[in-house]
Amino acid sequence: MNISMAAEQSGVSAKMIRYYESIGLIEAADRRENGYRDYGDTEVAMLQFVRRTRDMGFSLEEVASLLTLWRNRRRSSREVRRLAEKHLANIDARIADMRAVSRTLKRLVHACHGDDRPECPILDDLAASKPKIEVARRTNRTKTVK
Amino acid sequence: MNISMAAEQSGVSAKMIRYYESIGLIEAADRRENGYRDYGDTEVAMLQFVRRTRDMGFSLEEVASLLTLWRNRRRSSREVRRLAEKHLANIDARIADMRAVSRTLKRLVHACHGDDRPECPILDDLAASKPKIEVARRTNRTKTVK
DNA sequence: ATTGACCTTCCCATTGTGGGAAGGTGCAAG
DNA sequence: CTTGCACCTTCCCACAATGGGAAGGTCAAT
Repeated sequence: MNISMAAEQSGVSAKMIRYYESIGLIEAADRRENGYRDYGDTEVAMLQFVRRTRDMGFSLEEVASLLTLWRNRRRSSREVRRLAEKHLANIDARIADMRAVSRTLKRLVHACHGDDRPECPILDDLAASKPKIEVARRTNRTKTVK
Repeated sequence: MNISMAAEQSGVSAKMIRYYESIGLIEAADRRENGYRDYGDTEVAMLQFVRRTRDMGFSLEEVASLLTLWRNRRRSSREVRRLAEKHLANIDARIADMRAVSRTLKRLVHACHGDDRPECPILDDLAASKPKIEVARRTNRTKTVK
């Protein structure tokens, strides 16, 4: 089947299929006489695997690892789980961060009149100079705080 | 003060300060005789505003709008709140998506032995070959995160 | 004068995706 | 056969936001 068909069936755009091929994430598709890429059910299944893995938020690099493991009959599930756990920890950390932001924003939105007046706790808070710690400037020599 | 000092005090890297200037997010800094950018407390305060707004996850475009509103004494808080609400809705939606992914991953990680054996529900789920006519899989995954 | 820490501009890379141009192919209708 | 349209191909550009680093100027202390 043609690439647009494979795209439709896998949920991966034709553009992305070509891109995945170009970066070596997936193997180069067979070509027909006319140079068109040709896909079969196996390839579509692989593309679906990629799409689902991407949907879970794995990076393309992680997708590559998972693809390799998927294809390897003698893999150890340990490695797969390790990858998934790492990603999970990452996601949970990001969720925590975003929830903190969400709480703050909710509070601010609540506190803001939202009318014609200019007073706005949201802007006040964003401007809020943090705890004024007097910065000791002994020299103009700046250590790059890394 | 020099750019690296302004960077240190605002929490925005020198690189980013120059970039923000180049895209017109902030006004071009005054220059000294030698061509060095020169910053005062006002500029640092503005940079801090930008950083905090970025920390809340607003895009640079949104930061630009908020900066304009911040500077405008005759703004209406309505517009600020509208922006914040829109961003908040966005964040909450993304949190919901990520929580769904998190739940799925937790379940899969749990179900996976994580030992030397190759059997792995994680990969099975990612592969989730379209309903094989015979075997009815009761895995009902939630999707999906885009 | 040398040294080292600054500063400047400019270009490149990242991640993952889409847009679009320029040109080849395949198939149906006129 | 020709026209037209829907495909396909490759190649380059753009995005958001940030960092890396080169090449070269400047300043201050030795």
